[in-house]
This record gives sequence, structure tokens and C-alpha cells, in this order.
Amino acid sequence: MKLSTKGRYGLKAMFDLAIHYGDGPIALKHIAERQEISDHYLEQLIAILRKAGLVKSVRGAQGGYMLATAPKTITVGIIIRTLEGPLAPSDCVTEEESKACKKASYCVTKVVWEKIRDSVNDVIDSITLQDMLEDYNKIQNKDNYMFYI
Amino acid sequence: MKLSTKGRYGLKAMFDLAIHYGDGPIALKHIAERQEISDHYLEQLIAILRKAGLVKSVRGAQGGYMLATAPKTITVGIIIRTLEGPLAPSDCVTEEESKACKKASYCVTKVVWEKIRDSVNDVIDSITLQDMLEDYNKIQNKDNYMFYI
DNA sequence: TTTAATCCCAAGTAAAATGATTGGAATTCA
DNA sequence: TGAATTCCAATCATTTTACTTGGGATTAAA
Repeated sequence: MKLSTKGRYGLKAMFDLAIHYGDGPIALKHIAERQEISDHYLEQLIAILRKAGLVKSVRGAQGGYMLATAPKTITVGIIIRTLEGPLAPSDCVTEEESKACKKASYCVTKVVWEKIRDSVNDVIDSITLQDMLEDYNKIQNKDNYMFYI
Repeated sequence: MKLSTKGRYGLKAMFDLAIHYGDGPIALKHIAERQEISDHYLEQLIAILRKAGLVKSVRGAQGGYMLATAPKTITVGIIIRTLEGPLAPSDCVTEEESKACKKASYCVTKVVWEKIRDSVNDVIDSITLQDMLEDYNKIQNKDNYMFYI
């Protein structure tokens, strides 16, 4: 039940962009350094996020990436699903009709998978990048300490 | 975020044993047939469940497996964790100290992983095999139809 | 007492997924 | 013009997954 690095690195990168929201384009190299991710690999992930319209890019020298919209409009759910596809513990409870099982009408384990799926999606859809920024600021104030992420 | 077949097949097998709770030993071959699982593979899974004390076995002809305790005492959570290990979207939020990350004290993505982890565990720990049996009986009565699982 | 049915155990394996790396073209600012 | 960057496509090593194979040990029933 682990997320792959796609979802995990992707959320870190998006949170990094949220911290720098409004600062103009941020070079992928800097994100990769701060988040300790291979930059060529992160490039592939951010390309997916860009095609999905979650981030914008500026090409050329002094270019980089930025969030396409404000942190409060971007949920953890949309980020993770964009990178990982629909989040479900079993294929029989994704939306794809094709993966239906002939026992679906009376399968009780399917009911369990549905509950897990819904619970995870409720959590990740309820958290925005703005929420994460607020958590981050709280932690920084509490310890009276600055972390430069 | 999918479960592997370990957790998925394992829950099906345990539910099958729950349906036949009190009927004496059930041959693995029959469970495998009903649940459409490779029997040699299921053998490996049920060995894990047996070693964890969730099922008992009877060797020899007319032997088989049965739940070690009543369906109401066995949760989906214990079954899945026995087969899959601790359920967490990232290694940094399992209990294992070794997988701690040096950023853990101020990592905001970690907070997200914790919320997902807790939400999944709350769901699976709240469902027992007895609950699944009751759902199963409801479905059967509603449709006025018998499914022989 | 034999035989068939069953559990038990260990090793091997093909395919897929993961998590990158490699190499280079296109674009743009200074 | 050159350095910094994004963009794109292909390749690849490793790990994980989901089994398969093969055989030994135990026991009920004929």
C-alpha cells in the first residue's frame, strides 16, 4: 500500500513550489536539490503535472516552474492522482468499467476495498497546499527556528 | 497504492473460512477453487496466517484449515497487516525507527502521509470478519438469491 | 496396511514495475 | 553568442510480484 516515488516526490516538489508561490519561475534543479530528488527523474514527474495544468513552465535561462494556480486551489488529491492514477487498493474499485469482476454484485471484500478507497480519497482531497503551508509556518514559529527548504 | 495479491487473496481466503466457521477443517484446494486463486500460491499466504495464529491447520486426509478464533475477533486490519506488513503510504511513517528521515521533525509531507496511514488503519481495524458475514447475509436476503461461495 | 488426500517446505522463475540514467534538441536571457 | 534552462525519447538495472515446480510428512479411510 505504499505510494510510489511519483506521488511522494511529486507532492514534495509541489509543496516546494507552493513555498515559492509568487516568486517567479523556480528552476527544477533547485527544487531537486532541496528535496533531494534526481533532477532528471523529477523532470519526468513535473512534465506530467505540467500537462495536467497544475504547474506552468518558463523556458530558457532564468526559466523554471511555478504553480498554475494559488496553493489554496490545489489539493493533495489532485496531485497524487495526476501522478499515480486513481487511488484504490484493488483494480475492482477504480472507476474503469473494464476491470469489473463477475462477482462484483455480491462481493463483500469489494465493500472493504471501497471503504479504504473512499477513506484515502477523503483525506487527500481535504488537504490543500495552502493547508500544508500553514502547518509549515506553525512548525517554524513553534520552534522559533528557520528551516530553509 | 494498491494492495498486493497477498492482502487481497488473503482476505478472500479468511472470509471463506469465516463462512465455513464451525464446519471443521476446510481443504485449501476448495478455498482456492471458490476464490479462484492458484492453490500453491494460496498455500504460501495461508502459511503466513497460520504462523501468525490466525488460522489453525489439520494435516492429513480430510484435513484443512479453520479460523483460530471466532469471526468477530478477527479484523481486516490484522489480516492485511499480517500479510503485507505495516500499512503506510511512505516508509517514513511506519513504526520502524530505522526509516526515519533527517527532515522528519519539520516535514509537512510526512504529516500528510500520517493522515493517510491513520485513515486506512482506522477503516480496516474497524471491520471484523463477522461484519463481513453480516454484509454477505444482507446481500443474499435482499436479492432473494443464493450464491454458493 | 496401503492409498489417497491433504498439509508443509524450499527453491526457482518469468514478467512487470520502479526508479532512475543517458543523451541531446529547443528556447531564452544576459 | 553562450550559458542556463526546459523539453523529449530511449534505455536500463534492480526489485518486486505472483506465481510454478517438486517433493516430503501426516493422517483418515478403504
